[in-house]
Amino acid sequence: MFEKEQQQIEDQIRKICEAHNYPVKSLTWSWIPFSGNWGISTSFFQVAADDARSRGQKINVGLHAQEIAQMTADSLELPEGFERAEAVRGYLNLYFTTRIYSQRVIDTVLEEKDNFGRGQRNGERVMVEFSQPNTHKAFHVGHLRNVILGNAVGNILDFAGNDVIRANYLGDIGLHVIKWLWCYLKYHNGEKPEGDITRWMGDIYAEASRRHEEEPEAENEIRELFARWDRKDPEIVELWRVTRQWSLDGFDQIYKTLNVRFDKIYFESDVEDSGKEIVKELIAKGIAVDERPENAVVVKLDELCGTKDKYRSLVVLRSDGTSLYATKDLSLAIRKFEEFHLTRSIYVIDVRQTLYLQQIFKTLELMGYSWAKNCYHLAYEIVNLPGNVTMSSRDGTVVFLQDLIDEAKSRALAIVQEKNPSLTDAEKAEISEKVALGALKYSMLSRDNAKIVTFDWEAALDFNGQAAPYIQYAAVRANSILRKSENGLPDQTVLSYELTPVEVELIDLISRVPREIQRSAAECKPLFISNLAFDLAQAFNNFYHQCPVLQAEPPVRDYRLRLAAAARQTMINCLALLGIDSPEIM
RNA sequence: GCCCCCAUGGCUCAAUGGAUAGAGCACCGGUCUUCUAAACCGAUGGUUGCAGGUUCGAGUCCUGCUGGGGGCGCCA
Repeated sequence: MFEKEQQQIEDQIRKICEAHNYPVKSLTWSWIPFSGNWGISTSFFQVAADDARSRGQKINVGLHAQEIAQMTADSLELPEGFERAEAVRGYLNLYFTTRIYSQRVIDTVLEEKDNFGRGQRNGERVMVEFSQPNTHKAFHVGHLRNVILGNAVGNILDFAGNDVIRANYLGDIGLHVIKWLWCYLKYHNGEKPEGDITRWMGDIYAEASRRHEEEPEAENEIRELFARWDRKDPEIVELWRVTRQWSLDGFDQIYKTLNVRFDKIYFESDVEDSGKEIVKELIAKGIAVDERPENAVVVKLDELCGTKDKYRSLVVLRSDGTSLYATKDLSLAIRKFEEFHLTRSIYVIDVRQTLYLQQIFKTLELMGYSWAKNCYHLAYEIVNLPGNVTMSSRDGTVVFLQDLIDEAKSRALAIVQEKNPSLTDAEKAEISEKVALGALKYSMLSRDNAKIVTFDWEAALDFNGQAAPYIQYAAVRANSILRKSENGLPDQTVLSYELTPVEVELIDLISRVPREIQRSAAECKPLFISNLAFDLAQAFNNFYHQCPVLQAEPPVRDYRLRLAAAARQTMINCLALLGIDSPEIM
């Protein structure tokens, strides 16, 4: 929020240093640690070390950096809004005039409201593909991380200034679907799903897997069904169409519950034929080798790239001519760029597919698509069960998403009941839903993408400590103060008292939000936002505890009311980026 | 065999190459007549897996090692 002033000072520092023959390569700005003092900081160690090297002298870099910092502090002309410059152990700390900047921060938040922290449009069009569930299968907790992460990254990229297209890619064909259809026709023909559709679909899939292994005749029957599918037997195609829709309706229920939406839906069945055409092209161009009928159609990437054991080989078509995941993914990638003229294409897919995606991107590059380098695999680690057991719908080692959500809601409801028994049932239901989903989402987003999540009922349902309910509660407390303010929110006020350290810290944190959003977008890490949201809530709780608002003298009261409103807005904005709703009361 | 990821208090995790490595759980002890105690305060707890290296400066970057997980031609 202080970029202009920062740039102005940076220019000055360069001039001052260069006048003394200290070339400045780059300056990095950071926050001053230790709350109570508010401002920005940079250091001169690099400048000092460079200087020593250029003169071939061995000196104490720390001391020299301090000299330069001191010299800079002495000759710097501070712009308005800065109170003092201080050289400390090689650092140059520039302290804000709290009166001016705290007001700027609070006014900006209250003026921009939901848009506080939003970046300038940068003209980049980014597709984020996420979720990618298979139809005719269950949706379990292992799938949750992908949806929550993809959704948050989509929100954050959009807010940071990109034009975001949220895409979903549904696995609506393949052996798993045929197996499902087989089981349905044989044991459930005519039945229709009720209630939790996805659960119902998943149960039949699990049953199909079990029967496939138990029943000797299953293999042949399934193969026969696959053949009917391949020759587009109208009865089978129709059944596929109808049952697929059930899955889609079920997914819609889930996405609605999670409050996730998509701009574009792709189906595997849509890119199968075009994928086969691309394989022909690959063969014609000499990129893929057709080894049929003995072997498959393969892109020997290491041979083509002159690498060894780096890209390995990518099989793009089965020896019997049927398509593979890769067949379709090549086609899909091209379609995305042609349809939307993307700047970037992000794939939110778990880390186990890293090599595979590198192969896809490399193959596209070999085909001559210059945009291939703008494809990015956003890899995240999977969610395991305790004991490092990976969830598998086949083995039945899954925690159903709906079960988790239901359990979370009922626990949240019990707590609302206890804390706030006078609320109406509708209010309690709304609060427990927001709290429960918030907690689940936050637990997925508050750890690094590269870290494995071990699912544990108690941990997933822990509403205490660093968790969404803590942040939601802080926002609710702010709300509560504002609601009780008789004259509503005061207009712009001038600071007429000495801010306490907790107030300064809170304002400081609020001011960091726009920059953290940019950083979070640049690295596709919602974690930065979830950390900051928690820090904000913690700072707000300190403020709440130490600084009376409604009881304070009018000038203090008015200022604090606006600060509380700004803090509330900022926390709500951060949670919204994570896909988490904030209740009004709880 | 080759490649990728992870390793930080008892547990789960943070930490733009930068100032004294921070939280949360758990445990112990305090705070409600005062804007909602889903909160706050205090105490305990660290040679950042090991060994080198780069750097003025390394939890962070590089190399090697150990331990754990994952991936490597017809699954998705």
